[in-house]
Amino acid sequence: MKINVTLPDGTIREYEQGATAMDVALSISEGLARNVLSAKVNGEVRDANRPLPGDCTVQLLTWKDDEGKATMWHSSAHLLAEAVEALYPGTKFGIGPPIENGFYYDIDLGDKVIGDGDFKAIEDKMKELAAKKETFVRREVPKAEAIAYFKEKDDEYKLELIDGLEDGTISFYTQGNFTDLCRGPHLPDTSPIKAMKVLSVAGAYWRGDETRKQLTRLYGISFPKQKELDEYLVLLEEAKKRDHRKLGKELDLFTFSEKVGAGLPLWLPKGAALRERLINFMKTAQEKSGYVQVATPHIALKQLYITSGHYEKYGQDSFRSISTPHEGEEFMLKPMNCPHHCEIFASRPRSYKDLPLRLAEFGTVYRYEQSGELHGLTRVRGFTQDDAHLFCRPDQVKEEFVKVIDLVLLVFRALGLNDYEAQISLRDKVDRSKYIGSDENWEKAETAIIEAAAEKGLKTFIEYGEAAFYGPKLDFMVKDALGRRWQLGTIQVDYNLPERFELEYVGSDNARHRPVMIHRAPFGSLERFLAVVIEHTAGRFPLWLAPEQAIILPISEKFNETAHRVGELLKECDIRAVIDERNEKIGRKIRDAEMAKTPFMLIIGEKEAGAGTISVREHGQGDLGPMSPDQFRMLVEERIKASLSGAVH
RNA sequence: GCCUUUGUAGCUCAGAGGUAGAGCACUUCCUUGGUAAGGAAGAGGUCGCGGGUUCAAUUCCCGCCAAAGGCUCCA
Repeated sequence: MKINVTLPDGTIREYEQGATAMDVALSISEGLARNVLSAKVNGEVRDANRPLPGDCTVQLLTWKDDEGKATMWHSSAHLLAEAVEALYPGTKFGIGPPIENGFYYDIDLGDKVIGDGDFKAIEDKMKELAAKKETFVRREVPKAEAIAYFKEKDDEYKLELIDGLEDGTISFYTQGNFTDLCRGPHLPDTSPIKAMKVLSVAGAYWRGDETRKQLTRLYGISFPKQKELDEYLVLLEEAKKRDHRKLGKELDLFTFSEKVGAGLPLWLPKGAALRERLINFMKTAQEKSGYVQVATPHIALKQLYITSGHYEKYGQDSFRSISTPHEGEEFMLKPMNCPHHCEIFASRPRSYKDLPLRLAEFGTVYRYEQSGELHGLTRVRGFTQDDAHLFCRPDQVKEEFVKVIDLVLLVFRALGLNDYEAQISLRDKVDRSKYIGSDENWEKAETAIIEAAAEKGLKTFIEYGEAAFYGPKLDFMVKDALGRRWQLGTIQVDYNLPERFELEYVGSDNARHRPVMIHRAPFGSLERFLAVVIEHTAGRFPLWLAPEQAIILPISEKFNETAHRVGELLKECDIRAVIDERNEKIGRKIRDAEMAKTPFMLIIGEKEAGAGTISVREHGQGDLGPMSPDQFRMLVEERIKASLSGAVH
C-alpha cells in the first residue's frame, strides 16, 4: 500500500505507508532533510518525524518559514525547561510557547530567585543538552495517565492544564530526561538548536490572571547558527542605541522630573519644536480636508463623564476627581476630548447640510496609568492627542473614512513609514449582544470601512470580535526601520456617544436623526508618535521636521560676523539654522554637529567670506562643496519636497 | 499594582564598613585653526529619600520614591 504526497509545487510523489515528512525531505535531497524543522501536512503543522496520515499535501518547513521558526523556538523552550529542571530540581512548569522573537517558559522555582547572573549556567546546560542530539518523542497518553504523571511530579500547573483537556487528545513530548505535556509540534531532535541565549527574566501571572500566583518567566531565543544569534544581538544593540529615551536625552528633546511626577514628560526646546512642527503639519492637512479647530478646557464636571459612560467604565483608573469649595461639586481632569466635542455639536441645532462636522483639537488628556505601566514617551499620564471627531450621516461614513485614510497615509509618507497594514476590527460573527447600535448601521459602517480600505488599496486583514462595543474600527500597524511593529493611527466609528449625548440633526425630511461619530487620531498621541519617529529615524529626522536644519560653523571667531549675516539670510527663506560661535577648531565643531545629527553643516572661512559662498556638509554624507546661500536654499527645498513627495496634494 | 534588576557630579560609569574617583560636558585663560575630539587651570556630589544596626553607613538591613525588563489593562 502506497500513499500519494502532493508537494507545494504540485508534484505528486509516492511513498510507503507510514512514511514521514522527513522521508519526503530525504527523497528530495539530504541537504533539505538537514534543514527541515517541521512540516505542514494538510495545512496543519506537525512533527517532521511523525508518520503521514495517508494521501496528503506536505510543505516542508525550515528556518525560512515562520512556522519553522516557531517549531524551533517551541523545542528550545522545552530545552530551556530541561536545563532548568536539571539545574533546579523540583521546579514546576507552567507554559512555554514560542513567541514573535524567541520563546519563554513560565516556571515556579519555589523560594529560589533567579537573576541575570544565572543565565550563563542555564545557557551552558542548554548547549550541553542540545549537543546530545536528544530525540523529541511524541506519545499520546490517556488523561488518567497524564494526571498520574504530573501528580507524581506535584506540578499543579500542568494538572490544571490537563484538567481543561479532553481524554484522547493529550500528548506528551520527551527529550532526554524531560517530559512535558505538549501539543507539539517539535523538532526531530535537539541538534538544530545550535546557538541560544536567555534574554531576560520577568514575573508573569499564571494564566495572565492578576489574582493568581506570579511565576518566573524566562525569555530566550535560539538560532540554527551562531552567526545568526550574533546578528540578532547586534540588532538588539541597535534597538538600544535607538531607544527614544536615550536619544531624547542625547538630543535634548525631553526630560522627566521626579518633582513633577512619573509619566509626565517635560518637553525641552528642541522636542517642543518637533511637536510644533507635527501640529502645524497636521493642522494644514486638516484645514485642507475641511476640519475646524476647537479648544476645550482641561477639566470638566464629573457628570460629563458619567453621561459619556467613561466614568463608570474607567473612573477607577483615572485621577481622583477634583473637589471645590462648593459642596458636592466635582471636576475631573479630562481623560479624553470626545465628550467636550459632543457638547460643541449639541451647542445649537444642526442641519443635515452642516454635516459632516469635523471638530479637531490637539487636546491634552490625563489618564492614571499604573506605575509599572509607564514607559518613556510611549506610556505616559499626560499626553496630547491629534484628536478629531467627525459627526456625519450614516451614508457619509465611507467617504469620511476614505479621507481619514488619506490623512493617515500622508503622515506615514512624510515620515518614511512605508511598511504598514491595516487591521479591520469587526463585530463577533456570532455573539452580537455586547454591541450597541442597530444592525443596519453596523452593517453600513462595516461595509463602509471595508470598501474605503479597498478603495485606498490598503493591505488589510479582518479581525472578528475586535470591534469596540460602540463601533467597528480600522487600526494601522506600522513596521519601523528595525522591523518592529507599532500600532499607529486609529479610526473608530461610534454609535454610543451620540446616543448618550442625545445628539441630533434635522434631516432633509425635517425629522430628527442621530449622527454617527467617527473618532480618529492619525498620530494617536504626539508623545507616542514621536517616540516611534525617534526610534524609526534613529534621531535623524526628516529635514522638514528637524528642530535645526542647519548649523553654521565659522572656521574661527573672525568669521562669526559673516556667519550671522548668512544666518539672517537663511532665516528669511525659512531655513532653521543656528550658529556655533564657540572658540573651537572646525574639526571639533563638525564632530559635535554630526553627533547632534544636524542635517546640514555650513562652513564659513576665509574662502567663503571672500566668495560669498558657504561650504555645505551633509550629516552622514560629508562635504558637498561650496555653493551660494541661494543654491543651498534650493537644495533644502528640493530635499523637503522629495521627503514629502506625494504628501502634498 | 505585582515580579526581577537598578539608583554615586549635568552625562556615561568606577569604587569601598573609616564621610569619594575617571572620562565627557561646564567656567576661565592660552590657541584663531579648513571637514568627526587643540592645550592648561578651575568649579562641581548630604553617594535617590527616610528610618534601623554599628564607635562609624554612601556601603549592611527595612520602608518609600524613581528608572529598566516583564505581567495585567487601556478611552
